[in-house]
Amino acid sequence: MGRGKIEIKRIENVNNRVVTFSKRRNGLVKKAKEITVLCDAKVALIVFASNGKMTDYCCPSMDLGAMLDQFQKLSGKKLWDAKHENLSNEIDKIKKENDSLQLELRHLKGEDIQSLNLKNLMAVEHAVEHGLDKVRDHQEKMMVEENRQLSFQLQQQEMEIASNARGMMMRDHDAQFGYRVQPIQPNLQEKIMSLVID
Amino acid sequence: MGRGKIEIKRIENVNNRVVTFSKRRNGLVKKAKEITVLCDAKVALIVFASNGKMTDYCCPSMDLGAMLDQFQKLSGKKLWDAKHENLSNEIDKIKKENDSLQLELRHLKGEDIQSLNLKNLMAVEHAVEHGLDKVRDHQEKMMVEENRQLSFQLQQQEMEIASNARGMMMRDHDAQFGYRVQPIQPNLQEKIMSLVID
DNA sequence: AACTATTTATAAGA
DNA sequence: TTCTTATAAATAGTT
Repeated sequence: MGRGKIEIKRIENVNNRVVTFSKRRNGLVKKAKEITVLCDAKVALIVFASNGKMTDYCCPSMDLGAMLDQFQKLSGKKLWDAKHENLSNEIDKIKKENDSLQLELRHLKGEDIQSLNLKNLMAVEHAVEHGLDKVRDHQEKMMVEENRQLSFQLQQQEMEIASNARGMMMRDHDAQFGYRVQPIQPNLQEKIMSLVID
Repeated sequence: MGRGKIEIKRIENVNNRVVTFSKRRNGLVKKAKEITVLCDAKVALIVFASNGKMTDYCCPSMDLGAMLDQFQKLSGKKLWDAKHENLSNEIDKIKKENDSLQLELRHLKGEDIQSLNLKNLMAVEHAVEHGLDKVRDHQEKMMVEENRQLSFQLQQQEMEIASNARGMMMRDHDAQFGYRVQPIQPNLQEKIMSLVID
């Protein structure tokens, strides 16, 4: 369809090829638009030139994503489902891991232990006993440390109070300014209370 | 391009529309193939008729998946990346859940407890103590039940042996057949052993 | 599904 | 690239 008939085979002359590409690509897109309008069709078209430049057309009534979903459904070919599958498999794997962790956790808390046999039950007991020992051990260390801190702070306070008292005796006029001891750790009382309550 | 010129607007006559669709769809695919060959172009084309029937063409030099990857790169539009993101987010979420389960589990086993404060540590202790109680409780019940079973089976065996002994005395010729007591529970010994070992 | 009068697309040239 | 134009190709309406 032009001044001369051409064979449908690669155009060797680069210039001709590029020009022909440009003309025909426009024609192709035009035809795609026309059939969309004339016949209520849905068309998606992607064209890459040999230099990599892209042109695309998608009918206005359906977006490319939806068209490709439909394409996969009807053709059975997988475009991105394969990639999805990998992720889905990973999710399944992790979920299973999760479930088994939850079960183990429940066992350690003494729940759902009907399903355990005697041997497993004993293993759980040992695990829990061992854990408890370690927790108590650690707790004790923390208590000791806490006590050490408290004693230190108490001593500090006593020393301050004593020195203030001495000051007051020596310079009585200081008393008219609201002179107060500033605790080093303001929440000390709270901490002690929580120890008592817990 | 035909007997008469037509406006580019929806063809109202259904028959005409369907026929025109068929002709133009063929033309479109033909043109797509031609530009592919003539100009070294990459073309992907998907057409849905209004009745839902699909036709597609993809150049032989690149598969549709690759073309769409390229499309996403060049256009910046996301086709399946959005779905990917959802799945990836879910994976992240589950992994975090997993991590926190693992940590809780380690805490119950008395591991990694340096990071716990006193209050949390006590909570862990209570949880573990409670769990241990429950495990021991359940264990005891199982033991009792096991014992009940064992006693019963023992009694049964004794009775059988006694009755065999009586039979042998009464009918001496029975002894020439390898007459043996068949234990009701063949792994009884094993169970007892495992109790002793554990 | 063919036919064919016309319209449309486009190859080559400028 | 764009315009021109002769010609090939596509196709609308008909059979």
